[in-house]
Formats: sequence, C-alpha cells, structure tokens
Amino acid sequence: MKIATWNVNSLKVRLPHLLRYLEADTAPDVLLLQELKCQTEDVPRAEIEALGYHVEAVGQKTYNGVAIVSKTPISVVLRRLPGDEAADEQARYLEADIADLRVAALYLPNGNPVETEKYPYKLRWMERLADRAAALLAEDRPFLLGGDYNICPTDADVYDPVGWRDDALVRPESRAAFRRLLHLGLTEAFHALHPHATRAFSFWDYQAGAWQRDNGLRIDHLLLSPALADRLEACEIDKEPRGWERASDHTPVWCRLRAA
DNA sequence: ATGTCATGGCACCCATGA
Repeated sequence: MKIATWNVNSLKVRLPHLLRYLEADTAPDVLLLQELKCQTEDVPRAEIEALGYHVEAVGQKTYNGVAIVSKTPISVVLRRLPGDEAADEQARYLEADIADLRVAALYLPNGNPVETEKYPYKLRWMERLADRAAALLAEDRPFLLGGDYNICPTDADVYDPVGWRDDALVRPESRAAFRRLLHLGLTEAFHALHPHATRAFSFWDYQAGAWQRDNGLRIDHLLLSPALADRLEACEIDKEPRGWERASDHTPVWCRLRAA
C-alpha cells in the first residue's frame, strides 16, 4: 500500500497536476492533500472520482484546506483537530478510516513571524496534535499522520541553517514539539529509512530561483504508529512534480507499507 | 532576504499569507 502527502498550493490551479499524478502507474492508494485554498463545496470531486478515487475534504475560502483521496472508501472521523476546535476555524485537519487504517491529513500552521500571535498558535496546535496522537496510541490503532508540518526537524533538512535560524520552521520550540510526537512512539518514515540523507527536500520557495539552486527545505512528513512502522518498506520524495510547469512549491512524499 | 505565486475584494491593483 502506497500513501503520499502533497501540499498542492491551490487545488483549483493544480488540478491538472493532481490528475496527472493520480493517473500515473506509480499513483498512490491514498493521497493526503494540503492548501486546497478553496471551500469544501468547490473541491473538483467529479474529476477525481472519474479516476476511480474517493475524496473527502475540509476547505475554507482563500486559505488552508486539506483532503484525503483514496482508491477505497473513506469514513471521516474528525474534521477539526480536537482541543480549541470551537474557536479554531482554520481547515487544517481531516482524520478518517480507510479500511482498517486510520489516516489524518494535516496542515500545520507556518508560525511566522515568530514575534506575532502566529507562533504561539503554531505551538499550541502542535500540543493539540500530540494530545490527539497520544489518544490514538492509547487506542492501539494503526495510524498515519501525514502532511505539511512546516517544521524542518534538523539542520540537515534546511539548505541554509544559519540563514533560517530564527524562522518558525526551524526554531527550537518548533523542533522540540516535533520531537515530542516522535517520543510518544511515532516514526517519521523518511528519516527512519534515510537517516543520513542530505539535500532531501520537499519544498522549494518560488522566490530567488530556489528550485533551480536546490535551495529547499524538508517540511512534509509521514508519521507512523508503531504497528505501521513495522510494515514500512519504502519512503521517498518524488521531485518530479516540482519540475512541472506552474508547479506547487511542494512535491509529494510517499511511503509503502507491507500488507498487514 | 526575497529574483514568486495565489487569493479575493475591488475595481483592472493591492494587501495578505506563505
């Protein structure tokens, strides 16, 4: 089973890319999408379903928005990350059952600039995510939390660690919150299989020729529960879509799990 | 640190977020 995550930076603009990705013979069984930038009712369901996929989404106007696309039926469990959900109107979390697997598509707050309320919102959101992960672990359920974490776990995940030192994506508090997820018992799939990787990025800014210079960051991650980590057989970053015309600034990250 | 994009309200540019 192949599961991928991809921040498409506008589902409307990137629909041709999404369809091309889903039509390929390397297409994933499950795809987690972020930054739809459209309302739930504007998700192009018919085009996706025409390729034999199911789709569930939680969107909002202009910003955020996440979706789960799957070859087998999707049963939605949560449309918001628990904790503060009454006050948190941002569409950043969607959790669902796909057969006997629980998956969540998440779009973690960017958190910049750090001196604004955006940074504590990010850290608070990460606390809520850790609480949710702990609850799922307590249920002893196989699950995957995938998406745009907006965190570079270590300096190896940043093309210029010194220049990015004060950014919310690399700040020690952000990294500590990410490690807290791992310390609960989750496995970050790419790092587990490629612990010494260098320049393995999943995002390249549109500005300053970042893609052409390979000035990237690794901020898109797949976190696995213990039972799924035991089944992990491959995890790669598919750089090809980042090179397509009018690309998203992110590229897909995927993993393959052995049959249970 | 910025050589870019996408959005929406408003009006055919500009602010905002990333």
